[in-house]
Amino acid sequence: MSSTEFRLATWNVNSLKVRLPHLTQWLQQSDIHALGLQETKTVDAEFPASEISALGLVGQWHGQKTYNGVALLGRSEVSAVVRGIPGFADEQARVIAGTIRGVRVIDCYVPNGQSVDSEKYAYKLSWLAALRSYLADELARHSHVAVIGDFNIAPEDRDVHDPKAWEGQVLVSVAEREALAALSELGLVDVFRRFEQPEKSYSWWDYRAMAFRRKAGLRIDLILANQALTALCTGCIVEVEPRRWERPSDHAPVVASFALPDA
DNA sequence: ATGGCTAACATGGTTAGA
Repeated sequence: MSSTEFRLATWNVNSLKVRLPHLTQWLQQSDIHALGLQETKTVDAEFPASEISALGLVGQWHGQKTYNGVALLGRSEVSAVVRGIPGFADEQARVIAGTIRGVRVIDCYVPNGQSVDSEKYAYKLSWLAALRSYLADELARHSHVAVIGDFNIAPEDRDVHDPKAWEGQVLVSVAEREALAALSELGLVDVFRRFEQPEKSYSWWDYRAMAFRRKAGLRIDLILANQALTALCTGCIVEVEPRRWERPSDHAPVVASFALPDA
């Protein structure tokens, strides 16, 4: 049976308006079929729809003023779009799901949590619990599922440049790692770790203190796939290059490739 | 060393990120 390559990406752009040139340049040099964005930071009425269209992408978005905001884009139709987590009242625009080339893609911007003793951390944990039950439903409904985005959780110590310094902090704390493990228990696989990777592979580096140059980062941007889709995965990498450019996002894009059987 | 930098909103300084 013949197959076609499907390259799926996630990128926290930290303001789509500021990062449109970066997205444009990156898409020109990368062969991307579907893309989830986070932190678009724009209301839907001001989403740069014509610019996105000029890049050969269609899709849907779910934004709000100032903060958060997600978009799900593809070279071919994005259908059956759902915004937010159904049944979970959330003023923050953090999730958009849709079907592209037969793959159900759920694009997430998980709350940061600020610090483990804050209300925002409690919100993060309740948000992750709601996401888990949503994903259980989605996994029951769709044969091929990808959950992508900025998870704001570094799964393991090898995903943290200085695990000792970060121990117990938000993004690595036990409770949120358990919440991420609960997604794995649904059968979702962090496909990045299915392949050999360079040492110190991260997807986010602080703007401050030359963190990028010092390779002082975290891997918090993930592509999770269910078993059926994982079986079709042929690779996953962090595309570090855009983090080197002028005025970059603090996150780099992550790309996974899949050999999808032809219809 | 609890800062360092960036973006939105606003137009000086706060909120938020991670």
